[in-house]
Amino acid sequence: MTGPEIDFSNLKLPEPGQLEAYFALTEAVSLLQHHVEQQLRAEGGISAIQFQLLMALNGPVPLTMTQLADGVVYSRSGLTYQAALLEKAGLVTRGPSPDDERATLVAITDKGRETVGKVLPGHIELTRRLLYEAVSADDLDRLRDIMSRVRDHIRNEPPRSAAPRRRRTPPAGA
Amino acid sequence: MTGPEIDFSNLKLPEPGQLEAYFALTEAVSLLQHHVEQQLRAEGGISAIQFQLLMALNGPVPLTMTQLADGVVYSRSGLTYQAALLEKAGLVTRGPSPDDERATLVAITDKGRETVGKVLPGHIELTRRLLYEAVSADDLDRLRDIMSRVRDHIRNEPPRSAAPRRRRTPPAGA
DNA sequence: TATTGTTATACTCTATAACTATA
DNA sequence: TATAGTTATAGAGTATAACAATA
Repeated sequence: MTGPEIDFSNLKLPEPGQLEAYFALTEAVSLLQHHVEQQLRAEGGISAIQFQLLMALNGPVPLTMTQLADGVVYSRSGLTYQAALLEKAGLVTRGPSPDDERATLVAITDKGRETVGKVLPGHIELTRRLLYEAVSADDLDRLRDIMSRVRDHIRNEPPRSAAPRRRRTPPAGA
Repeated sequence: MTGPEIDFSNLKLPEPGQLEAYFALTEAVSLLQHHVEQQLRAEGGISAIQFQLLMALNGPVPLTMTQLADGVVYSRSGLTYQAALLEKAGLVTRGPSPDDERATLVAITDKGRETVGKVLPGHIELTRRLLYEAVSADDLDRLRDIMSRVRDHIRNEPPRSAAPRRRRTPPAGA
């Protein structure tokens, strides 16, 4: 579907199969996320990101904001925003850390665990129906290997210019 | 990392490998999309969605709004919003269709094609660096097959209750 | 009556920069 | 000086419902 009007002769184009893989990948995940959003919103009144945060907090120990941000693509202010929402909803509490006076400790509440418990079965059911059902066990193994490698590869990618910072801070310059 | 506090004994949990596949998949794509957003914004001043729309319009024939919406997860008002932005930026034009007086024909402009031409090489380079570089040709074939199947599977999923509508209309009922 | 598309409106999310406070 | 986190603010995106016009 690329128009004939542009000259790409200098560009080493990817194989059609490569492009297809890329498009299928992004569209499938986009569709999946869309369904997941709706399920979480309908059954627990939370967004996918809030669900991720609650899952991260669902262990026995509270986390600092920085620990919580790990693996989440946000700006720090974005995390503060979400944490404030979760706190207002009574799903987490925030308090000072005894170890480091700068840090904020975020802890999940009983109501937060309740919400996770309320939402998780449907979430698992949904992913089973949308994802697992469509692929064989063998494919799923392969998919896990491939995408884990891609994930790690991208994580190690330097931010285009400067030295890689500790976490995922906004790239600023672009 | 699941807390011991919740009783999931009634829930048939997915294998750990399945969960890993799901998490790796969503996180890798999320990281990929984040990089893509920045590249498109930096080099062409457009969002990923606007890029998708321009690519869809990059062929020889204009498309109606409905045709353009195909494969895009939006509400119709969301597409109207994006089309208005693209028009204001001079990248597309909108006009009435001679065939169907209700329809709006959207056509890409020279400036729009220019923008695609300006942005596409970097886009391809980026996906090569982030995605193709991390996987073998064989893996990429497999990935394409798997994700195409998943995409089609999800597309055919009925919206949870009512009969499947023509396109992706907001689910209303939840 | 169904379909195409727009508008109005409200809400959610994200990002930037400036700021406070502690290490 | 660097790190942890918040706040203010502005902008982008999304969804809903009501609407007008054509099929």
